[in-house]
Amino acid sequence: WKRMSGFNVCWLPGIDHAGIATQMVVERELLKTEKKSRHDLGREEFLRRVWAWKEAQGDRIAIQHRALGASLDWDRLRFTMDEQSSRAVREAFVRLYEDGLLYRALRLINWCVKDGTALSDLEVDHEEGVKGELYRFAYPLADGSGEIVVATTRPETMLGDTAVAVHPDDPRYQAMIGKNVRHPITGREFPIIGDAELVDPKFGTGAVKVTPAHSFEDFESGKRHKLEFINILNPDGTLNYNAGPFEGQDRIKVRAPLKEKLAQLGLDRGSEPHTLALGRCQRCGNIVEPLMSKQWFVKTRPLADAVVAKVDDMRFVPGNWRAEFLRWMENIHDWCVSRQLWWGHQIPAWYCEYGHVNVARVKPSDCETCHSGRLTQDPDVLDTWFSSGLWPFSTFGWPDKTQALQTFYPNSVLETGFDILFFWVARMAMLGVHFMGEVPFRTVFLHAMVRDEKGEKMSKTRGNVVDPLDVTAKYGADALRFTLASMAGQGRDIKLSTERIAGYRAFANKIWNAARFVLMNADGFDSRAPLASVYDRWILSRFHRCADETRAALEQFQLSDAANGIYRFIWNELCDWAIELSKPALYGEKSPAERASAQNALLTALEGALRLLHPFMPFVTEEIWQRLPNRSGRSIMVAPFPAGGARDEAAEREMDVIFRAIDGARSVRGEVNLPPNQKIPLILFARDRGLFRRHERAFQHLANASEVTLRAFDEPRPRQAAVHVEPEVEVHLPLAGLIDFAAERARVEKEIARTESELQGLRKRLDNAGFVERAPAEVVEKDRARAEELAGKREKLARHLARVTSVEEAMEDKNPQQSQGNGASGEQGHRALDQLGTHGGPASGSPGEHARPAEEPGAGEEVLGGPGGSEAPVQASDEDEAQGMAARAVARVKSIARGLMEKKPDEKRRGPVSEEEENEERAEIAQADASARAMPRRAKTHLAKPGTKSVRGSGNKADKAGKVGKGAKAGRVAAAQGAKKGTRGARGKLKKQSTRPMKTQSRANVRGRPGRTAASIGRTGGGKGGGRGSQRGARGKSGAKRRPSSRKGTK
RNA sequence: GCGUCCUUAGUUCAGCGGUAGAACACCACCUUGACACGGUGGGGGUCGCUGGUUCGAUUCCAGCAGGACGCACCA
Repeated sequence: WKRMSGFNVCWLPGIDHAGIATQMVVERELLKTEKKSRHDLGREEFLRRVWAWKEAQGDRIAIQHRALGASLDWDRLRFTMDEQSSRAVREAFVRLYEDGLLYRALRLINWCVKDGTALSDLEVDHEEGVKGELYRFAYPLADGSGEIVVATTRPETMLGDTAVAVHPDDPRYQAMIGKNVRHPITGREFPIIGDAELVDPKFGTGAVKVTPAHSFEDFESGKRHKLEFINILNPDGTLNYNAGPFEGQDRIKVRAPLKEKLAQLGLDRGSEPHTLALGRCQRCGNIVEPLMSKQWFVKTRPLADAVVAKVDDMRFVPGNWRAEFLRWMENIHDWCVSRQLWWGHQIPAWYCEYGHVNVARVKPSDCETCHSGRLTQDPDVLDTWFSSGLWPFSTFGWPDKTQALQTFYPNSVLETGFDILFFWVARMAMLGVHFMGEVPFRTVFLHAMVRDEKGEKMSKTRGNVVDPLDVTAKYGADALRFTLASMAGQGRDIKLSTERIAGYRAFANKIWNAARFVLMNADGFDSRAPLASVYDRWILSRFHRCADETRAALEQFQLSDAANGIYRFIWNELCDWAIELSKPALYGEKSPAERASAQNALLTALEGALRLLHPFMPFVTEEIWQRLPNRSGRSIMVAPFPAGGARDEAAEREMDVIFRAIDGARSVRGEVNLPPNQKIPLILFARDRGLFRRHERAFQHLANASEVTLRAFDEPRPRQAAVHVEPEVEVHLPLAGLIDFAAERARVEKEIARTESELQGLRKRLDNAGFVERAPAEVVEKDRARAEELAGKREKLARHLARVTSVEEAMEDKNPQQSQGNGASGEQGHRALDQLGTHGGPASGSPGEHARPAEEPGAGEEVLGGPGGSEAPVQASDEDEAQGMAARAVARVKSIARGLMEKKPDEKRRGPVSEEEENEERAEIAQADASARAMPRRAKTHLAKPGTKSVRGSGNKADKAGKVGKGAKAGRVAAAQGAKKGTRGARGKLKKQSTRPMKTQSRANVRGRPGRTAASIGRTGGGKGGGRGSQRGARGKSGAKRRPSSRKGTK
């Protein structure tokens, strides 16, 4: 994205040597295959093996990156153990030493008995809630005057105890402070001390055994009280000679015999269950032991302070990590950097036989203190994170002042997982500020943790890592990348689900097919063709909007917003609407100018969308882009990132109206159980007929209308119809004989209920004086407008319901004929409709009215009734309508009665039930009438013609509707909501095919047109590669996956 | 112990003061001349619980419950 935006971008590939992890893996392998330990091989040979392993793995990592389409500067590939990095490590080590920030000391450190190395605090994981026991035993006082009972979770450490501590103010023990106890096993004597810091008198017995050499707390106490430090452990976790009779036993296994011994001595004082936190080695999971050991430490306080002072130079994304980062920096401990491993940077310190320390960049010829020539290098290596901490500048040539270093330090963005915020980010920050004087990066972007499908953390040592090569082979790199991007907005975890990846593979496929379509219809494309259609202006406006939103999202690192926005644009706007709307023009049904315009718009939108999408889906986008006649440049990788552009608000508003109307028509169709392929006529009662006239073809095409008839908004409605109501238009599907009236009634009732409940809510709010007074005026206004709109809608629906109900009833009346008619043909149905004509009045409309294409110009469509309408239908008004409804209600009651009388005896038995139903329906009609009555004001504002007298309408609520006229439309249209959701149907059944390569499936799907997929796109693209080249293209994303392996061959 | 975050449709998650959205999954219909890895339509949520602030709370505050994570030397 940044490169496309014109920046000088360097993304540098690199691999760290992962000290412990790597050594462990190789050792494990060695043990498995050769039954040897690293000591059997010796340091040199072992390192040779590790290097060999690294070469293989390093290649693999590079292959994975390439397969994922990471656009890295491979010439700059770095490894933390390469010479350049090693030189930087030695330089940094020496400088820190010279600056007094690096020292060697005997201190208590975390020791992994299995890996045989020291660990930093960060490499110890604390397992909480471990069930253990709190064991009590007594130390006899040396003077024989009694005993003191201590409690411990680690009885074995008593062998290294050098004091018993109590709280100085504890009355139970105050008198004992200063006395000595005798160790029951080793016989040593040591004091009872008062230590307020160490002891909580409420815990345990209030007396603590102090083991300064094996507990961090006790270590501090030991220093305070100048206690003896007795180390009882060997590096492998067994007890040493200080353990006396227990020497040689494992420190955990020794607990039982030790406790038995204490019991024998009569010192056991029982135990109780206790939960504790256990420190475990992050790598091997073994229990970590605090151990006295001589190690190298980085003095972190000054480094951390310097970072804290410059923390504002760094932007954390998400922002809450800043606080976490600062907290850690402020509570930092010195960093133990030496590791008793072989794989890593050997510490550049040399010791003479007298133990003098020589820290140097290269091996000194003799000791600088005593000039002894017998120098041996420290066998230990440095923590992996030491070299990684130098990464932002060591990779650009530091300590040399290179051009690259000048150009790229500080880095713009560090992107990594939050799990290594302290391990890596904090260390880079400290070392960066120290050595370069500036924070190493402006932005720290911490993404969510990618976990496996079960939510487990992927880890090299645990072996549950999902190999991107497997995923890309199955779904394509584009799908994987897009999945990760689309999920990157989430909190902390991404559970990488293959279903999701499969979904985005479908997206790539969708783009491919959309491109095929556009290119198939691109002949004669002219980029200068003026935009001749609102559809074309609309899609380009939407594209500009999408481009702006994408850029904005990327600026904020909202990758998911960016990805999802592009997804919506391409699928729901470009494919679902723009392409569909363009078809008539592209197929030559319209003028050549409109065809050229459509081509231009679609190609422009597609080409731009590809550039937007390219950072997310590099492979498909490039593949398609190369075939576009309107691309400019050699590769989409360096094509400019779309800059947005002018919005065409008028086009967007217009299309919003059209979309809602078409959606409405489709929705009604669906709910009234019309099969999708059943063409039906549409009648639009539009406020602005000119507007809808321009889109007749779209209604035919997208709502599968056989014809579209436009009527004025105030004309009477047909009685037999299904209806969708929008503020700007009522969409009628006049369908005698086709329509499922019961379904329509149910649908309308539901719709009314929905409208009603929302309206009630609004009314309640608007009736609340507090709301009207206190809420912002615009909110109140918005609600009023909405309420009016809803009221209007409810009114229209209610009338419609009344019509439907009366038609149902009429059909009941004519049941015999009607059923015959239905059976025969749709023609009968039409006749029935014509006979019924407009509500209330005599039959109107000529036969075949709806069969006539709606091409009548001008006033033609205003005449609904035509010759058959006895009364001028133009003047039909609400009053007519209301009267009609009332009349129908009466008629209905009569018909019910008649129906009951005509029913056969056995049907009569169900009499009460149907009567109930009828009552219900009667109530509905009454309600509908009431609604109609309540609303006339509104309608009149728009519709009443001079001379029409208002009969009713002074009804209570109606008065409120005074302002109707203004409010109604303003709000609706403004909300230029994107195209509707676009739910797609069942494709889940295809899952079992998903492992098949896409190519095969494409072929299969084309059915009898082999090669078509490939050929069409290849041909139009102007390339001659109709053959192999285009087949490759047809493979789309799966083509991408093969590249790495072929590159592997060349490597 | 201290601290952070999460709890919204079957699932994964957006939204974050004006009575809820997406993707996937699900149901129905549809092989129409880009795409069945497709199209159209549909169902599905008392936004963890309890209080408070507010004209109004899924959204802000407090408490509780459940979950995740980070830090920490509690015997």
